[in-house]
Formats: sequence, structure tokens, C-alpha cells
Amino acid sequence: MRDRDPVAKSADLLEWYDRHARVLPWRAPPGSDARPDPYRVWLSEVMLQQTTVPAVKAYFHRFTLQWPTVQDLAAAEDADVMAAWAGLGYYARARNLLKCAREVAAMGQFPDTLEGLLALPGIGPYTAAAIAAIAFGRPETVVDGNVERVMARLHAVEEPLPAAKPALVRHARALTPATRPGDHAQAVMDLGATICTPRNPACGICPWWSPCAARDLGIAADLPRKLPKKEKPVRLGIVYLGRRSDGAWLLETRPASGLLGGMLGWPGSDWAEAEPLAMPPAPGDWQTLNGEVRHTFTHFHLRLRPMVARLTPDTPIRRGHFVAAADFRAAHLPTVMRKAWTMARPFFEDA
DNA sequence: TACGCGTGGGT
DNA sequence: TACCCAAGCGT
Repeated sequence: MRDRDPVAKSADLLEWYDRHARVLPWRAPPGSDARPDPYRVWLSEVMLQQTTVPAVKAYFHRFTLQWPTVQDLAAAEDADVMAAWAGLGYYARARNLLKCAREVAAMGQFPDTLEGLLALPGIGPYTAAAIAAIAFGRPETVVDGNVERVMARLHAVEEPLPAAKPALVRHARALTPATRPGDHAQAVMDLGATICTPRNPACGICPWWSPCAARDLGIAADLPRKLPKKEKPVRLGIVYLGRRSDGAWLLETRPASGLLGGMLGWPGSDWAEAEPLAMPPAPGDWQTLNGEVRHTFTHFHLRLRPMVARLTPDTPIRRGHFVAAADFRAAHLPTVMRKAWTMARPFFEDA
């Protein structure tokens, strides 16, 4: 076996990155003099928060087509942005995205310092460092889940997350180079995404094989350690899918904060441990479907009972508003609401 | 510090 | 099926 080189070097990683960097729509090629558009870097980083690259690509494409600049996005209607974000999850990101776009548009351009970026809504320590390094060439240290995993293995940090976080940040900072900090940041993340993966890391082809302490100890795949997660409770609820004879659907815009905040959804009950009694949003012949919508959120499992009714044009409405058939797009609903629509659709298509 | 906050893909 | 996980942020 080769001797361990105890010191990891950014240069070895950058050399690997120059050959193996993933080609992504928001990226400049490695080592290129041209810096990527801060708007595209910011948009991609917000979309990528807790979200996979494959999931983001289509959304990034649609957003940049519809709103090519931050000024365009700042001028958008709230409902249009929420509809375009539907399905991507963590909808507070979309609300903050729009707030941030409007602040930046008012300022004229994106701030080019860590502190300036950090002051914007939806931009935290990770995203601020990523934009500063990638879009503005500043030597800031980027620490996301990939970097945490790579650092935990490189230095064989056995303390579980999140307690280990400060030590991992120190390790990451010590490796950040003065030159090409943006490429370095993306290189560590690419390494974590393609080689230093959570399971079955490909240590044999890793540019940091030699200095990696966990690889040396044979525990790379066991790091980083994590505290056990809490169990998810089950919650129950009812949703009401009403459709008028002219094809319009009865929907409501959910409150701006909280779960699915600001998104379109079917009126319904609260979601609780016992199935709550609920008042339909309009009088009518409401029928229970024999199916059940199952959906798992970050912190609970949900089982929804969809109820359906055909409504007449003069039906008085207690909650929500009608969306004309021509304006309705299931893709504009958050996934759990789209699932309910998919289950109820046959009822309305039967004559 | 811990929790609330989505979704789809991999194993 | 039931986990686990993915370029975190706000409170």
C-alpha cells in the first residue's frame, strides 16, 4: 500500500476538477476567465438547497426562460412564481426568492460580499459563500452536506453531526485556496456528489485518496456519523375537490406562512392525529372517494381523504375561489394536492 | 439549539 | 415497504 500523504491539497482537487467537472447549465467551465451570471448562480443555489441536481435542471431552465434577469423576476406576480416553483418543495424558498429579487432589483445589482449577500432573504451562510466564491471570485468557504461528508472522512471526524459541524467548517476553511475559490468550492461538492458519496464511496479513484484518514482506517463509508432521527407521526385530513359544470375548480391560496405556504391547494380540514370534522367549502352533494392520498412530508406522514362534488354555477362559496378550466394546471399545485387531483379526476370525467 | 419545512430517487 | 438522502434557511 502507498504511504499516506498527510496533507490534502486544493491543487490536487482542482487538477481533478479540470478534467471531471460536471457540465451544468448555471456553471462556467472550470478555469474559465468568464464568471457566471450572479443571477443564475443565485437562482441555482437556492433551487439546489436540499434538492438534487436532476430535480433542479428543468425548473432552472423554465425560470431563466420566463425571467431572464433578476429585474424580470422582481417584476413577476407572486402567484406566477409560486406556480412555477410548484413541485420543487420547501416553498418558503420561492417566497424568499421573490423578496430577494425585489431587494436586489431595488439595489441595482447583487451585493458582491459575503456580508451583503447574507443580509438578503433566503440567503444563509452556505448560499452567501457559494455566490461570493463562484460569481465574484472571493475566497469564501462553502460548507454544504457534501463538504461536511468530505471533511469528516478526510480528517476521520467521528463525532456525529450536527455537533461536529464547527470542526468540519474549520477543516474546510483551512483548505480554501486564495486562487480559484469558486472552482474549489464546486470541486469539493462535485467530489462529494460523484466519488465521496454517502454510500459506497469510490475511494480508489479519489484525488484525495492519499491524505484521507477515514479511507486509511477503512471507515470512510461510516462517516459522517449522525444522531438517530425522530419518528414521523401520522396525521389525517380531508380535502374537498369541487368542480363547477363549466369546468372551473374550487381552489384556495393557502396562508403565506407554514406548510405549503402561499401555494394553491384544495380546501379542507386541518391535519391532525385524529380525522377532524370539517365543513365543506360549499354546499353540495359531497361524496367520499374510496381511495386515500398518502404523502410523506419532512416531519410527518399524511393520509388525506378526498371528497368530491359537482357544483352548480350559482353555488355560494364559503372558502376559496374558482379557477377556470382554461387556467387550471395540475402542475401548478404542490405534489400532495396534485396527488388528490389525480385520484379524483375520474369522478369528474365520468358522465 | 432544535425544529418546521417538500419532494423524488436510490437501495 | 421503509427507510435514507440532496448544493439549507428561518425562527
